[in-house]
Amino acid sequence: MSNTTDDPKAPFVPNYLLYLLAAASEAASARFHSHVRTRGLRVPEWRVMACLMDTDGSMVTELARYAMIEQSRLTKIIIQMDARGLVTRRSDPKDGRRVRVFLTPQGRLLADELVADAKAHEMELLRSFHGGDGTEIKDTLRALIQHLESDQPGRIGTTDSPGRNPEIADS
Amino acid sequence: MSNTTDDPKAPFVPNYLLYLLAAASEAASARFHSHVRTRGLRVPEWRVMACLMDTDGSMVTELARYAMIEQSRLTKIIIQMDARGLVTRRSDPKDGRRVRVFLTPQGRLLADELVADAKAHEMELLRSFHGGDGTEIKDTLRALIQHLESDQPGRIGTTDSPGRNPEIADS
DNA sequence: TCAAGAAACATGAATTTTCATATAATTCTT
DNA sequence: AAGAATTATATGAAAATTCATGTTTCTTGA
Repeated sequence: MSNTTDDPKAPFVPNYLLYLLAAASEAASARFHSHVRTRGLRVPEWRVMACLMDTDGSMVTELARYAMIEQSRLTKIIIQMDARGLVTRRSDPKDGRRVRVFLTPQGRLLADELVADAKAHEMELLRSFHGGDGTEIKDTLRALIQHLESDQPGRIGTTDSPGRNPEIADS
Repeated sequence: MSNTTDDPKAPFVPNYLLYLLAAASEAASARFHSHVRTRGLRVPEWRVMACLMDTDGSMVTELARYAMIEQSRLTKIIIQMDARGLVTRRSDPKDGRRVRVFLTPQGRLLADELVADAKAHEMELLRSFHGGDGTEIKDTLRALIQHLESDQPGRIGTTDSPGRNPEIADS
């Protein structure tokens, strides 16, 4: 099952964890993402709106982390969304460097709809897939993310000491 | 845990399955992807090479599916990789429409290295995260992908019948 | 076997994304 | 309090991606 076996016949990609994660994300998202485009948004824009539903008025950098979008890209996306009347930007009175981003009433209307659709889609997905509420897989993914974001050190591909003795990090 | 609860206080994004999948994929891949760039490849190029290690000589369309890259984009990537001497393109003698893509010796050298690195990274990841070989999470992801790719019908956001009785698909 | 249709790639223009860096505002240091 | 360092965002040019469509090569059916 794992790629650790050195069976030279076995294909690599279909059992590679990073592939499985990417493919699962893609496959699970495809349908909803096309729904999002139907409603006139691109996926990153939808992500911004969903994040703002949670943290309206957050600054660009925060939003970038939350929505997993690189900062300068996010700036450009936000400018477009501002022009379309979906969000507003106001510089923070306490710290003039910061730009705080808010949903407009119109933006919130659309976001409300899409979040409802997202929840419905998620429920349908979990029901049709596993019958449960996804607690298990969600817990697993959350744990994986947390473990990875508390970044453990270590280089890759330094073939210097194949059998080296790595320091145990946390966990 | 699930987003099905309508607690208006609870944030949406951090418990949303599609977010968790995307974030897990990102977080798990970040380190290795930056290693890939270190070796002079962009991520899609690495994906192409990894796929070719499994299915050398596959046609563009096959490769596009396997590597999860849209066809016209893949064509352009392959042309660049050809120019760099990483792959070769030969039109299929049996069917002149098809272009078959092969790793060059040089390409294979790099791919061998990176696949080894990928396997090492994967092992390290699974070991440090869960202690096991990832059979469980991999099985889950595979099942999810398979379930999703056997595309079940159904629209999203048609708020016409909130409590409708959906046909049970397979599973 | 010929025309219509389909399949496999390629291409071009518009748009996005990336990367490095500029600009502006705040905080820290001494 | 002045200058240095840091933080937050914006910007511009190069590169990549998307989308629709073009071209070529097969396939099919009358």
